Amino acid sequence: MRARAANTQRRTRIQQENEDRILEAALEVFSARGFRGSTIDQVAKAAGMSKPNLLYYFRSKDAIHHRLIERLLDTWLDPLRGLDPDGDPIAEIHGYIRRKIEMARELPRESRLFANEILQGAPRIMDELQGQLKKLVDEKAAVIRIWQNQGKLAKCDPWHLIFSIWATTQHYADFDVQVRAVLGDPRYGEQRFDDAARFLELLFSDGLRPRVGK
Amino acid sequence: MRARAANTQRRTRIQQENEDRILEAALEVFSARGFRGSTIDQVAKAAGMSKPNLLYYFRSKDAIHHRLIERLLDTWLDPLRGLDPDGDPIAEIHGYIRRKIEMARELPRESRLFANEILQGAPRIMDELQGQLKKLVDEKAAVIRIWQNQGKLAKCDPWHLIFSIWATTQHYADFDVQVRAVLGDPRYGEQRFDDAARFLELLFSDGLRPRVGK
DNA sequence: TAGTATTTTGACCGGTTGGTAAAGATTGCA
DNA sequence: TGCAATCTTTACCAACCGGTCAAAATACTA
Repeated sequence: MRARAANTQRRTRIQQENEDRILEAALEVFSARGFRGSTIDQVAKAAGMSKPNLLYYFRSKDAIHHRLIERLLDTWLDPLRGLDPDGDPIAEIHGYIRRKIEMARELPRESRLFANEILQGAPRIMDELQGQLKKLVDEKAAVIRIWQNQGKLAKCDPWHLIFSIWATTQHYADFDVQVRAVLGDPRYGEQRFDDAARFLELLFSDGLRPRVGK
Repeated sequence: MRARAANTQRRTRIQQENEDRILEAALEVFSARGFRGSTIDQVAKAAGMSKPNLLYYFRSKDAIHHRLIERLLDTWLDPLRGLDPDGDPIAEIHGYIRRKIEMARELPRESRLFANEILQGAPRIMDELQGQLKKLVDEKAAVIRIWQNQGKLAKCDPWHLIFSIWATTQHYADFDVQVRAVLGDPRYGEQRFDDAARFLELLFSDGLRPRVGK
C-alpha cells in the first residue's frame, strides 16, 4: 500500500526517518540548482536511496517541493513575529535584524530556496504571500507607525522599512558567492556576518550622516 | 557556412536583427524561469522562430546565455562607476541609490537574470566577480574611506555599505512579486519605486532615530 | 535574371527525465 | 516461527530536451 495517505498519522520509524532524509536532501539540491534545474535522481542520490524508493515516499517531485516550502514559511516568519510592540523601537529593530542575519548564516539553503521561488514568480506560494505574510507585515507595520507617532522613531514608510531589512539580511545568504568574491580572501571565515550585523545596526539607527562636529 | 565566426564583423541585416530578437527573447525566458528551467524551444518560440533556426545563430543554449551575461555586466556596473569622488558624499550615495532604483524599475529582467546566476553559485561569471566587479568595488570603497576620514560621512564598513545598497535596490526587481503581494492592491501602479527611493534616501542619511527633541 | 550565399525548415537522434509496474527483500507482530 | 504489511530494487516507458543534418526557400549580387 502507498505510504502516508496525507492525512493519516505518520506510521513507522523508517517512514519518518526516510521522509526527513529526503527533505534534507531536497533542500540541499533544490536550493543549489533551483527546482526546475534539479532532478529526482539527484535528490535520491543525496538522500542515499534509489529514485523509485524516493517516489514511494513522495508522490512526485512537486510534492517534495510543496512540503519543503510549507515547512519553511513558518520558520521564515518567526523573526518578524518576535518584534515586540512594548519594547524599545530601535532595540526591537536591531533585534529583528540580528535574528535575520543569524538566519542567513545558519539557514542559507532555506533562504536560497525561498529566493528561487520568489524570483520565479512564486507560483506555488502566492496564496501564502497574500495571506499569512501580508497579514503579519501589515500588523507589524502598524506597530511601527505607532512608534513613529509617539516620536520614538523617525517617520518613514514602515513597509519599505521591513523590505529593507529583508533585503539587506537575506542578501548575505542569497548572494553569498558574490559577497565572498568581492570581499576576497576568506581568511576570516564567517567574519562577514558579524561585520554585516555591525554595519546594519549603525545604518538602521543613525544612518550615514556623521555625528558631532568634525 | 556557419554565421558569424565570433570575431568576424556582423554581416547581414537579417543576422543583426535575429540575434537581437533571440537575445531579447532569451532574456525574457531565462529571467522568468532560470537558465536550467528554460528550453531552447521556449526561447525560439518567444523570438518567433524555429529551434534549428535559432541554433543557426547561436551555437548552443550556453552560447546565448553567455552573450546575455556578457552584455549585462557592463550595464550593471555603470551606476557604481558614476560615484564621483569629488561630489558631496551623501548626495553621491543618494544619486547612486536613485540610479539603482531606476534600474530595478526599468530593467527588472536583467536584475533577475543576474540574481538567478548568483543564486546558483555564479558558475559562469565567477571570474568577472573576482576581477572586474571586485576591482571596481574596492576602488569605490577607498573613495568612501576617504570621505569618512574627512569627517564627511559616518564611519562604517564601505563594502557592506555598498552591499546594502545593492540589496535594498535590487530587491524591488528580484522580489517584485513579494513586494506587490505585501503592498496589496496595485492601484498606484509603479508608486512603490518612488516610495522606495524616498525611504532609502532617508535611511541612507539620517537613519531611523527621530530628529529633534520629542 | 541567373547563380550563389544565406536563411529557414522538417525530420531525426541519443541522452535524460519524471514516473510506473511488479517482483523481491525486510520488518514487525501474533 | 509464520505471515502480512512495509520497504526496496530492477527493468522499463513515454515525453522531452539539446543538438544535427540535409534539403528547401529566400535574399543578395553580378
